Amino acid sequence: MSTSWADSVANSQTENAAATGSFENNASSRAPRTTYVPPHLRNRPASSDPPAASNSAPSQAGTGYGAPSTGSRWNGNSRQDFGRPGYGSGSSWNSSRGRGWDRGREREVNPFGNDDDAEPSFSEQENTGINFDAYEDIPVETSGSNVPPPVNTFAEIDLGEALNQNIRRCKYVKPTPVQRHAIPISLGGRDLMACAQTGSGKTAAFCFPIISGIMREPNIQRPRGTRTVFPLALILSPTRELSSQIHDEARKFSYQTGVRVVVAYGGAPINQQLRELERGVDILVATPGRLVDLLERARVSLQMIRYLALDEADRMLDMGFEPQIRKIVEQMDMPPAGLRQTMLFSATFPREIQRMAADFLSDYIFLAVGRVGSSTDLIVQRVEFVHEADKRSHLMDLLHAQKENGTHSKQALTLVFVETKKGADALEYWLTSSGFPATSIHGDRSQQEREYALRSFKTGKTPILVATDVAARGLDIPHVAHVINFDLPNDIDDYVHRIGRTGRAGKTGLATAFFNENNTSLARPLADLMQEANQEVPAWLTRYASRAYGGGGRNRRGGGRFGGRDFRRDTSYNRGQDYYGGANSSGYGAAGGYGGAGGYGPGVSSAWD
DNA sequence: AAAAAAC
Repeated sequence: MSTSWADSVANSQTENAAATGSFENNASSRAPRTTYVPPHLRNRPASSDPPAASNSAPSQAGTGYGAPSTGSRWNGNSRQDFGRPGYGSGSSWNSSRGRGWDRGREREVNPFGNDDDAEPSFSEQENTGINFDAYEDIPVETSGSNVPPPVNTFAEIDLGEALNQNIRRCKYVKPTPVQRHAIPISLGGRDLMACAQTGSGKTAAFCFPIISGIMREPNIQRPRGTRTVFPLALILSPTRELSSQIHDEARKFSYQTGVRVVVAYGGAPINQQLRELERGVDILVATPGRLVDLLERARVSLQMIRYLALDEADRMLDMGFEPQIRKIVEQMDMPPAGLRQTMLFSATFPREIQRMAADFLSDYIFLAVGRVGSSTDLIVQRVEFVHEADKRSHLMDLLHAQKENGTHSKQALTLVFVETKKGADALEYWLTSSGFPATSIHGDRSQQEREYALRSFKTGKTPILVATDVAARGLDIPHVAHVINFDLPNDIDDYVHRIGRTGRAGKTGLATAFFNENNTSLARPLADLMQEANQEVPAWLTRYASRAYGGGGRNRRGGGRFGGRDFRRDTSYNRGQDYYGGANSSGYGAAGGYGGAGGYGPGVSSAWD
C-alpha cells in the first residue's frame, strides 16, 4: 500500500517535471507543492541547496530588506530567549526539536527548490503578482480592547532573521493589509477573529507569528520517553488539499528556522504521517478527522499547544464540523482559551458562527479587511438562465468558444463546480467522452486520485476540472481563468468562495453561473452581491430577486451585513451597553460599517475567501 | 439535500 502511494507521488513529480518544459517558466519551481513527500524522496543531497540557503548568517543580516534600521534588533537587544547559542543557524538546532532533523543524513529539504537562482521569474509571477496597489485603500475595521497598531513593513516587525530570509525568498515585498494588522495583534499575544482574503496572504498572517513565537522559545521542554508527540501549534482546515497547501506554505516560512511542520490528513497512509510526527513536530497542520484519530491513539497530545489556528473558521464551526472541533479543542487535553493563543480566519463570519466561535477565544480582537469598491473587482460575473436539461450543451458551447478563442490552454484553466459527487463523475465522463481534457475532484475519489487530479489541473495537463465544494475554499490555483457554476450552490457564501478561485494574484477572472428555477432562493443574495460588485444584473434575475423567494435567501446568517462585522456590536448582544469599549476603525469610515465602498446589501456576505 | 472529514 505504501508502495503505491509512494509511486503515485513519484509519478506526479515526474509529471510535474515533464510539464516544466512545456509550461515555460512557472512549473518547475512548483515542484515543492507536491503534497506529500515520502521519506525516501525527502533527503536530497546537500548540493541541491541553493547558495542562499546556506547558514552564513552574518552575510544576510538586514541585506537591503525593508527598512534596514531595525535589522539589528533581532540579534541585538533581543528578548532573553534569543540569547540561545547559534540562534538563527539551523545547524545548532537539535536538542529540543525533532531528533535528527539537522543531522547531515536528514537535511531539511529546501522547500524553495532551486528557484532562488534558476527561475526568479516564477516567484515574481506568483508572489508579487498580488496587486498591492489595489490593497492600499482597503477599508479596515478592528474592534476589541487595546488593538495593537498595524505595521507597514516586515522589517519593523520583530520576526527574526531566519523567518525574514524566508519572506525574502518568497519575494514578499511588503505585508498585505491582513498581515499588516493581524501579525502585530498575534505577536502581541492576542486572540484574533479575522475576516481576510486568502489570496492576500492569509496563511502567512497566521503562520508568521506562530513560527516567530516558537523560535523565541527554543527550550520548551516536552515529555520524553513516549511515542506521544506534543506539537506547540495546531492549524486546522476543512479539506485535505487545503491542509496540504497550508503545510507547503508553512514549510517555506519555517525553512531553516528549526521549526518543524508536519501535516496529517485522512486518505493517506497513517504510518508515514506517524513517522513524520516521531521525527518531531512543532506545528501540526491537520484535518479534523485524522487528528481525532491520532489523539485517540495517543500519538498526539495537545497539552503543549500554544497556538491554535482555524482556517476557513466559519466552515470549521458549521454544523458538519462543530462536534469534531469542540472535541479537539474542548474535550481533549488542549489548554483552555486564555492559556493558548487562538486565531480564527475566514472571509465570511455569520453572526451565529461568531457567537459560537467566541467560546474558543479570550478577549479577542475582531479584524475585518475589505476591499475598496467591490470585493470582486477582478472577477467578471455572468449569470445565464439555463434549464437543467440544457446545461451540458450550454457548457459545451462555452468550452468550444474558449477553445476557438485560444483561451483554452494551459494558461487558462476552467473550474466547473457541480453540486454532487455523482454529478461530478457524470460530467467528467461526458466531457472526456466529448473530447475535452477534463478530470474531477470530489470526496468519493481516493486521495491519490484527488491529488493527481488537482496536479493534472494545475499543470494544465487537464485544463478543465469538475469539482464539488471540496475545491471551493482556500485552494490557490494559479491560472484559473474561468469558474463555471454548472450547478449553483444554495448558499451565497459558497458562491463567493467558488468564484474566488479565479481573479487571484492581481489577474482578472470570469465567473459564469447557470441559473434556473431550482436556484430561486439564491436570486436575491446573488443579485445583491452582483450589484455591489458593479456587475451587470440581468433583468430577469432582478425579477426573481424581487419575488423574495425563500424568505430572502440567507439573511438568517448574514444578519443584514457583510461578513466582516463584529457580532459584539449587535445591540441584541450587548443590550445597549458598550460591551468592549475599545471599538475603533482604522481611519476608514464610520464605526457603524462600510457604507458604500466595500459594503454589501442586506444578507450578503463579503466576497472574500 | 449535499459536501466535507478517520479506518
